[in-house]
Amino acid sequence: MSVGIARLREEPDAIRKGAVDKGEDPSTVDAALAADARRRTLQGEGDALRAERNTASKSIGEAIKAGARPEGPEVAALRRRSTEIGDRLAAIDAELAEVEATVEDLLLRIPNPAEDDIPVGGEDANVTVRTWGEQLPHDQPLEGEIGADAPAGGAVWERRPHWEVAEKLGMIDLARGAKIAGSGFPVYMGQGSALQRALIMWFLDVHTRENGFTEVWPPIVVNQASARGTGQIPDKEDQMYVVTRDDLYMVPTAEVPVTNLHRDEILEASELPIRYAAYTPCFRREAGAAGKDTRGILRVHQFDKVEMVLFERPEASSDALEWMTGVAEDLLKRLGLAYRVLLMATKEMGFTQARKYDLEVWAPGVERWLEVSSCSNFKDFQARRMAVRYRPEPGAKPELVHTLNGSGLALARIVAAILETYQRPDGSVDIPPPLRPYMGIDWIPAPVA
RNA sequence: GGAGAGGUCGCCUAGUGGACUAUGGCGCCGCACUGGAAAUGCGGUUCGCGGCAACGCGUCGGGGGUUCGAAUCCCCCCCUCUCCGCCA
Repeated sequence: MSVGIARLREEPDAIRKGAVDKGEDPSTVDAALAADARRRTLQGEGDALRAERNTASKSIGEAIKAGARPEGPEVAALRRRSTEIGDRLAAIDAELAEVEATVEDLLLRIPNPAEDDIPVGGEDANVTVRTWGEQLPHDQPLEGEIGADAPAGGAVWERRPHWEVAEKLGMIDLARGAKIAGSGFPVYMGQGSALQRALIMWFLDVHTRENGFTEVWPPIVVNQASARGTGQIPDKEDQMYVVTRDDLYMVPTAEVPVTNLHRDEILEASELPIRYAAYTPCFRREAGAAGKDTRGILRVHQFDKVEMVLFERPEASSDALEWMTGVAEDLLKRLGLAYRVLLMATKEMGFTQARKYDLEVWAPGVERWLEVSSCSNFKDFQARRMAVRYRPEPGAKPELVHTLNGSGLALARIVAAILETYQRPDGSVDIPPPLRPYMGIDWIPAPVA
């Protein structure tokens, strides 16, 4: 269902290695193969019995039509034969259903193997592909600092973390967010809210006007089939908020509803590539991360994100990933935020991806790199789960498409990076140039008090 | 939430228990005709699973059931449309 039983049969070693490299249990591969072999045997037996029963049933119809009495002994004998086949069939079908469920369940738990050139290992194995921009220092002398009103005289200016900047300017209220929803649900107010809105609009405008994306405004809850399609179930089920009463899941990213747009569809080659850009709030329980990044808005349960989703022909997906990563990088350049691009190692890249780049911006206030985008190629992995196919040529057999997605970009951490990068010694904050038309102001003045 | 009408292989459509491959049309693919095209004619055209193959099996919104046999009869669910109620 995910890796594909055909590939599993052809190259079990590669799939096993892929699982090991990602830190998953490779024994599912052998279990799946064994169950699949049993499945095929049972299907063969079942099909043969069904074929027998079909001919038997037909002969009943023909006998009656030829003049035999429907209640006569001749027809009764034929009926007994057919019933007997049906009984045997029921036993086989019962086992078959069980085995099929086993195969499907096992296949859903086999991860997508990383591409061959992906470094094997954990965080230490990630490769920094490139960096851009000046990595601002946390402390710097006030001389030569931006702003004519900067006080002179050897003093050192210390960049403040974003939560301090935002709180002083009335942009973010974490305490009240905790009161009305819980910890990790920030409230954006005043220019904080306006900044969110400006970022969302600018991102979407760049994608639709410059990069050929179609804008999508999807539901922010999805059903089980959709959550399974993109691989959130069963792999990341405990990270999602669930609306149990209606059996719905709050989306952890727009990837889920948008990629599922074409679930169970056969696309024409002429429609590809399909490029969608969608803004949604994103909901994540962050189970297992309690106590991590508790200050500020670096790790929250609800944040906002514009997501890019691509449907590509298989031969085009590798180039498309590089292109899409470039689109996200361009946004960071125009925002004037220093960043680096990481090629993620096998254990860092998650269950469904074949290749993943993370974009991290430098936040001089907290002196950390913050992940603001993740651009991935899933190849045919999600497409198989969702049955998204295309016809390479008119009239040709359908083949699986390749799907990709990337953040463009995730807001909460971008806001943090902007506040820490663009703050000035007097407590005011400059607005990055691309956002000024959307905000209607060039900078946010320091608080009067 | 209540009442009713529907859901057939890309689109439209026939089909109320057994007929060979589930009709027919449009579209699409191939061939013929043509200098090339249009028009026309002939053939093909759901999707999936198993099989080296011949071929077999499944698939009529989804899931159960009745029957020797279900697109067709029964039950549950989903979706669409109409009306009523409620409502941003």
